[in-house]
Amino acid sequence: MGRRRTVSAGEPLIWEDDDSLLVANVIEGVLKLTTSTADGREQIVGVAYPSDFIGRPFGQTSAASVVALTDARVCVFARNDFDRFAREHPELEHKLLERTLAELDRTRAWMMLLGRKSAPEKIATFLLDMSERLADNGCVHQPGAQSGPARQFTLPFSRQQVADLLGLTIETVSRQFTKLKADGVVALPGRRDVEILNRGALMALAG
Amino acid sequence: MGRRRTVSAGEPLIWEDDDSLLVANVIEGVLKLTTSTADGREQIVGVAYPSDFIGRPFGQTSAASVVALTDARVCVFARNDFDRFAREHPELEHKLLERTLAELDRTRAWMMLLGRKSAPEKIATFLLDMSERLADNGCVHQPGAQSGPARQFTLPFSRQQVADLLGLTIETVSRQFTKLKADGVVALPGRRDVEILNRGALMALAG
DNA sequence: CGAACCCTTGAATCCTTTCAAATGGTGTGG
DNA sequence: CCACACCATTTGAAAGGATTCAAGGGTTCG
Repeated sequence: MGRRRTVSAGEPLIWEDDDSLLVANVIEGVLKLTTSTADGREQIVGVAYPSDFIGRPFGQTSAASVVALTDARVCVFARNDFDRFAREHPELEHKLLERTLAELDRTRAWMMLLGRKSAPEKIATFLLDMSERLADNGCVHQPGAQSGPARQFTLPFSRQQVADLLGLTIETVSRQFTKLKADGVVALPGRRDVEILNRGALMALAG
Repeated sequence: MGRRRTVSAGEPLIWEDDDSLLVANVIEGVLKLTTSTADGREQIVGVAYPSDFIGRPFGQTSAASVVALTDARVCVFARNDFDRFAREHPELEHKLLERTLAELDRTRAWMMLLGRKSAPEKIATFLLDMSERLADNGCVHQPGAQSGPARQFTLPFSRQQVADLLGLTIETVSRQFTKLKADGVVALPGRRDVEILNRGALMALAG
């Protein structure tokens, strides 16, 4: 019933305010969910990792655009078909409900960050969050036994995308990264590579 | 199975990070969902109106506190009982799923506001949002036939709560209200009363 | 090798916050 | 019924943090 599809980095899968025609499961890769204002400001409102569900079932339009951050593979379904199928399979709806509730919790925690945290706090919170999210998905560069938070990882985001996630400008993000490096809290081996040198300091900064 | 309960204005119903012991339906009144930082900053992450569902089913802890903004009546259920009951009634789970998806959409739209909008834009967006939300709930002071957005209404929030909703300080909120009044966009008959004089201007300001 | 792009850095500006004080409305008690 | 105290809100001035505008590296890819 579902159709496999690849989406290359930067390519859109769903457009904001479009008719909600399809839903999908992420098999591999990372995608961003965004909303935009008329004048082009963008806010990333969610990030989808492997096994995450994307799209808007039971609704006419989707409230966010979905764009691949990395090359990705997804399993897409026509929304109509999915809706019908879901209503006939309570187990599936229950799974979806649990996921949606968890996503809502995450989203609300992010609202705290957007509304009340300073730039340094946002960056620190972001790095700790990535360190945990990426550890669960084999995106980590450090093949370790247990899957605690990753000490070293590669961000699936450009600086601009980090800014769009945190509600900052690219310049502020860059400056905060530079400061954390200068203070010896993190190392930045590559543009998108992060190594946490002092997790305690980062947690203290996260507010 | 559910027990009716009244919650007076300012009284908490659920504590952040507490074990999720109960869920509830709002019968009457308005409640806020909040998260806080260790140092006391607060962010309102949701507002529950009559017929809204609150609490965290299928989870061990609730991510937000719930506090009544006005005197309220709710119908509470033990989470355990509710979880069991829901799993046996797919129709209920479906309803809950639809509501949760809608709430997630609203929450994501609010992230745009928190992350990317200026203070004037936040206030304008807020007033338009209230004008629509309150119209649906008989909270309106203007007994009209059709239920379009309300022209006049009473906020269920203090200035500080508006600030906590928009990610601003109370002083900034006050100044923006004053400016809107001075510009003739709104009238402020009472502390919590708003009358929209120029909806078009408000929409232009909302960004 | 050059061009394009992304990221970093610098300086000035602006918006929001912070700190402080005044105002106004409310409720109480004399 | 009026005086007073209390609390929310408003207003002012100063400070600060993030943005804006501008320029300068550094990578990557044709």
